[in-house]
Amino acid sequence: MAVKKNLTIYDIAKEAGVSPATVSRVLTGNARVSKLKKERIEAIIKKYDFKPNALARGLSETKSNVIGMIVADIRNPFYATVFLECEKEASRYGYTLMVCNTLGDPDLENIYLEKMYEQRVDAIINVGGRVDDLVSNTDFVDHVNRIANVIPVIITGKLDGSDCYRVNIDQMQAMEVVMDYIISLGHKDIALIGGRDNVQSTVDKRSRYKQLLKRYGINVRNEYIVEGKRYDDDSGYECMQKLFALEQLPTAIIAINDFTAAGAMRALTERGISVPEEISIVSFDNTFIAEVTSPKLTSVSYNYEKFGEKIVHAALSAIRGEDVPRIQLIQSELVIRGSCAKLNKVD
Amino acid sequence: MAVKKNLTIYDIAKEAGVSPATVSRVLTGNARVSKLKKERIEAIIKKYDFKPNALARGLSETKSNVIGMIVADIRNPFYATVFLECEKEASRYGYTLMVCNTLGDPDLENIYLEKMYEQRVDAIINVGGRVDDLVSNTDFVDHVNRIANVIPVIITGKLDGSDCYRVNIDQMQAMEVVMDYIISLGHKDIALIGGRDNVQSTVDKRSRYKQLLKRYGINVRNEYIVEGKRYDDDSGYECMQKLFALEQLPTAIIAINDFTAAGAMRALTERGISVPEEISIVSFDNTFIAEVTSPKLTSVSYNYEKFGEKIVHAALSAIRGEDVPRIQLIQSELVIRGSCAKLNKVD
DNA sequence: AATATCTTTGAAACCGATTTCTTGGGAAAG
DNA sequence: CTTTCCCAAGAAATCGGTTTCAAAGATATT
Repeated sequence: MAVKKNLTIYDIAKEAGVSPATVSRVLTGNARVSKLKKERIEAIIKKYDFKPNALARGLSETKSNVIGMIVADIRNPFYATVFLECEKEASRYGYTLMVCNTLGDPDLENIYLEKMYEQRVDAIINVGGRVDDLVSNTDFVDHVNRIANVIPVIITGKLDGSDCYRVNIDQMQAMEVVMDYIISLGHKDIALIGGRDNVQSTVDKRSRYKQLLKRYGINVRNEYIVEGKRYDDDSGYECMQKLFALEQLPTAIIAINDFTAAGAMRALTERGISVPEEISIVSFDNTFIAEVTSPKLTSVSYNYEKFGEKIVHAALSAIRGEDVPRIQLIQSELVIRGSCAKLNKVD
Repeated sequence: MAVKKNLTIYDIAKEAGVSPATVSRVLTGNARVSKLKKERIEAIIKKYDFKPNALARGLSETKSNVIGMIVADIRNPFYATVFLECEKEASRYGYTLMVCNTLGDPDLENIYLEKMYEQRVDAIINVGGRVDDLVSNTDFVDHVNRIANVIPVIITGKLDGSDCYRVNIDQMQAMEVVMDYIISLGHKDIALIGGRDNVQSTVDKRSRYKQLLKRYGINVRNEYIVEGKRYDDDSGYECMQKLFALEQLPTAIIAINDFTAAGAMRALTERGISVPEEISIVSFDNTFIAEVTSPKLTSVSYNYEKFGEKIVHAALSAIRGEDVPRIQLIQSELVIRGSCAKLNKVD
């Protein structure tokens, strides 16, 4: 009835009058056991609510059924959503997730990598952090590779020279979705705010932004590309101050993520500029922040479900030793809410 | 130099010309080893970047150095913050966290509880979910107790009749902080929106709200207490519609959490009612949602750092078999931002 | 120099599962 | 009725650590 302390297959075996090996066979289903004994053993397992010790099993099978996940900051809804989707998928295959937050500390990233290895996780998923950095740190790459050599490592960034599997958001396509939409609304004066120069995803977005403007025959104005210090709302607010200092305000703003957009909206509200009537805003990530602003934000969704699926499937296939594509891309789509409007001014 | 596959203490021992026992002694530091051998062994460990197999160690020590955490939804910034603070504290003591999301599914809660036990985590932290429910489900309590009997379980809710350790937010005090503030600004017509009837924390807040109104000699108006279906922004929006239907709008609104407040603000913005000039809003949780609205939200902060500390310390003490208080309370303080103003209307 | 005490270290048991190897019994084949 | 084959199930090895126990060596005591 009650879980007793330290019940083992030996106890079960004794009570069933069989050997521990037979109990193990019932547990794993890896070998045939006579119906009679099988039922007797199962009844006893149920009676005591016996659960085999995963440590012992892991030691014996040299496999823990745990996947490690290293994220920059789980409070960031982007990471939280990716994590959740990974968990959903992983649990379908009997895996549990172990999580560590690096909080942007490169040393912690190394330490947690070691820790995951020590825990003998079956795979490591690394989302955000240094794997996103453009400046490829050779030491870090070496360190990751030493581990990727033993345990499959899946990253969502780039990390040149690493032996990791990559599942990446197709930033080019994501930006295209945004630009097509905003331009279809008649906008030509479009700013791109937020993001740092040394982050791969930001650099990709910027380059596609310029490329698409050209394709549409619109002049690229460098003062409309505003760098942000971080990826939070205050950075968005600061970016807007820079735009306010210009002679001509853009009619549409693309924010690097929802946080940045929210900060931008706050700056606009303070100035009495209304969204979307006077200025339109789109952003990336489609986190719940996009639901929480007034008006709600139109934002690019990365299809998190598929993102999580691909990440976990890459991990599982790699664990099984199957061939896994080194790079996979995720396509995005726009979720239209209330922050964009048709341009009706005529200049 | 490189992590080699499946290096064990036996390999280290062989290369150092000692027995595995001696290597183990160096690793654990639990026994004296001569300086000469110690240094030789340490050099070899470093050379190969050897990390002992945590599964084997765990099996041997019957202790995994892993703490399991069950939350309702890690995307909710409240849970994410609690988790992060727990992780910070736990990692100081060499513990790693394993996380599962129940997404409000009671069956999953049971399954994950079992899974954690199977993984032989050293303690389980359960935040949100059924441990917060007022309707005490005897089956669930039994199930939790069966596990709490073997592994310490720490919950942030109530769960009558359970053998768990409780670390709770002092909802009474939290509400008092809010009410004192809002009343000091001159408000008398104060609504309390959001939250469900069967959630402990909500019920506590409501009862304190009424109590405090009486203490200040203000009439309790039942139409100012609006229940929300969920704890999200849309619920906040719906609550506001109910208030709009009343003859007299309140001058201040207390929202059950930041999400609800954000939804309420959206409803107000749509109606052209300005915050805080025409109506003030306060809320609970002080998540980053409070930073992301325009204006930023004044919100009650639960001192998450201390919250995480107390939870983890309770877990660690219980693991060590020390005496742990069955209930501990967390005190809150108000973080004042821009969503409240003095009442200057005279009726 | 002989005895007592303290350190250091290895051998072996143990943690709790899985799995290989082996054997005994029953069914099928000759 | 014997021989062959298959299947169920136990004994024992294994996974990789920690720890107890005992022995050997070094140091201190008389």
